[in-house]
Amino acid sequence: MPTTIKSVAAAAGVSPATVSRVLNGNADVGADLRDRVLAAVSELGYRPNGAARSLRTRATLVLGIIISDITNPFFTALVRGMEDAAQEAGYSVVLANADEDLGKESRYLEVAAAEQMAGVVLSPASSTQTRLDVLIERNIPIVTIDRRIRRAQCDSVTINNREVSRAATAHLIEQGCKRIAFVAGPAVTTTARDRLAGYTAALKDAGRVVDESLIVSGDFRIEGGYEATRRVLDSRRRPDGLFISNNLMTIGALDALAEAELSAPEDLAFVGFDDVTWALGRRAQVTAVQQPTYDIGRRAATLLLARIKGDESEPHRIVLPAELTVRRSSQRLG
Amino acid sequence: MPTTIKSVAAAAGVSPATVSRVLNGNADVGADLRDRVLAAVSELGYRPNGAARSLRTRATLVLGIIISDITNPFFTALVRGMEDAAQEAGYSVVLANADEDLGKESRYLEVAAAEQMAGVVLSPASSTQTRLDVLIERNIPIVTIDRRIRRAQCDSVTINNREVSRAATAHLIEQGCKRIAFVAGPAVTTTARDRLAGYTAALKDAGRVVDESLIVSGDFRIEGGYEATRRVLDSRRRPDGLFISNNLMTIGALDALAEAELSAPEDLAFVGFDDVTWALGRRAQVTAVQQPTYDIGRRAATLLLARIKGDESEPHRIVLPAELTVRRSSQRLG
DNA sequence: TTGAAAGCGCTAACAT
DNA sequence: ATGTTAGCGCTTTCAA
Repeated sequence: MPTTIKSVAAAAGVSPATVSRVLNGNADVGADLRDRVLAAVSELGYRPNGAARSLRTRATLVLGIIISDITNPFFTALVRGMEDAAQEAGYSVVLANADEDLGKESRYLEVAAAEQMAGVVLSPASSTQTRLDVLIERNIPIVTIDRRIRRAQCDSVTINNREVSRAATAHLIEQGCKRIAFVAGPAVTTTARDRLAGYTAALKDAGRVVDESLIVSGDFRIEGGYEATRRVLDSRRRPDGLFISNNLMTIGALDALAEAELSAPEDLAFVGFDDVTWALGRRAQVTAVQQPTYDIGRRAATLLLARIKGDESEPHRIVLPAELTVRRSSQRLG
Repeated sequence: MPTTIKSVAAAAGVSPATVSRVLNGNADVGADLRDRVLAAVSELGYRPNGAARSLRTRATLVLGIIISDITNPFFTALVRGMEDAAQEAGYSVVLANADEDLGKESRYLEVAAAEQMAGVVLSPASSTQTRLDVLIERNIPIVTIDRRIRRAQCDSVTINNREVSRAATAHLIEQGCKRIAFVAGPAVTTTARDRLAGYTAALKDAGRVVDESLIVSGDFRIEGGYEATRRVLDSRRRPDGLFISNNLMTIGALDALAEAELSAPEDLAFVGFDDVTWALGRRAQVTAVQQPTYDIGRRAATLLLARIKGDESEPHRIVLPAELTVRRSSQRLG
């Protein structure tokens, strides 16, 4: 039988209300009473019952983050940023893994609602089918990260996907590549579509025609990157440039390259996405788009906390800059 | 204003108790009433208030898992196993990242207590200092994974660390290695100590003396593995065998090897820990200890669910078998 | 400044 | 089989 606010009150010789006031600091309490309460609290090891509190206040001090792939370090790094901001504000963060599965995703959205989380950060599995309504009808604020929801009235933190992909592709063009292949992600995500749009934009900028046979689709996972790259390498006319549109697929692509006994930049110029040093170590000199991962999480948490505090302004769509870091794998000139 | 059980009851023309009974299936309800209730539930989009329910029942349908490093795919794979078992039993899983930090860890243990989670799976940051009491005093069952707590009365799921490390070291001895270096983990974890014990046991089995200068300590992270390996490679007499005791450090070690322009097995025989294909792809022919990661998570969840159901038997200490998978990196003979 | 009392939404004991 | 009622532990009016 855990200690309750009543037992603390009894021990301190005050009313439960006073204990509550001391603990939450909402109202002034005389110094002597406060000390007695605090003493009783630590004496008894009292810890407030979260359920009772949130039943009363209709909110917890917990933020949720629902990510689409827990095995992807991009998302886990993001969690770090979110946690740091949350903790500074007295909130805890719990995570759930939707696994790119709409069913799991809505189950966790319902958990967030049932647990009355204060707010939720989400990388939606789909830009159209994600069931935000579950949270919206309960007034639980949402921030989407990495991806956006179409026509949704909610904050988002993304990167300049289109521009940076365009820059990456332009870089390959500058390196003299004539046939640049693109490994795309699942078209249900805005991220995948924006990156593809950047790729085609760069080609058009350079007056090229888009060769559909050079665009292959992956699933944002290692295996998908491997398969897609194999497919494009096997094609009749092999590309001389390769741009992979996410981090896990970058790993898979390098794998396919090695298997085909091709190396970058000698056999083709290679540009990946995201930091892959967690996987390959620093020796892999891979040109890649660098995302401000930690900051994405931090900004998302900041937005969320503002909404929790009652910010009712128009949805913010934060777009953080990602940049191309040129390393050896793409340099065919000079 | 979300719908409550009362409004559903009113809409269906029954009492709140009946709605509760239908939803929880604890008692028999006439078919006609049940249908009316179910209709009202879906009509109104009713979703029970978790706080109210857990205030009443003193338990949620949420399991927590507190892991020591969210960026380590070993732990995230484990979460998958846990989730699958939990969902089958109608539970959800939320995750928290303690980051090998005792402070964060106890904060999350307190969150688990305050949120009245039904049970918690934990990879403890320390075998002696972890504050399990917070949960124990609230009768929240705990299962530790990957690591154990000394003298703790709780279930654990680990692998046969000592035996498998001994086998891995014996394998290196069989390959003709005379000077086998060992990159150890933080000694606060039972895992690190057990693996080290296996290494020294194998040397003693072979009648060798343990050369302390061949044992270097890492932190179970990539960078630590890199540093430790560099240190051991820089030593006066370079080892001809290398055994790395966790997955992230294995990545770092391979990095250090490549930087020193050494390759396995030509320059030394190499054995790592865990699956690293997520990082290096399948082309890296790395001999390594394979852990049944998914099963660890699954078994942990199963144990936890049994305790939640009231199992009061003696603590179970499940030890799952890990095995050495021999690949190219360690084969110096034949 | 402090206490008394009501009530958040739900479930379980009791009554019918 | 179904309804009535009490109460989980907390916060927050309202009164003093």
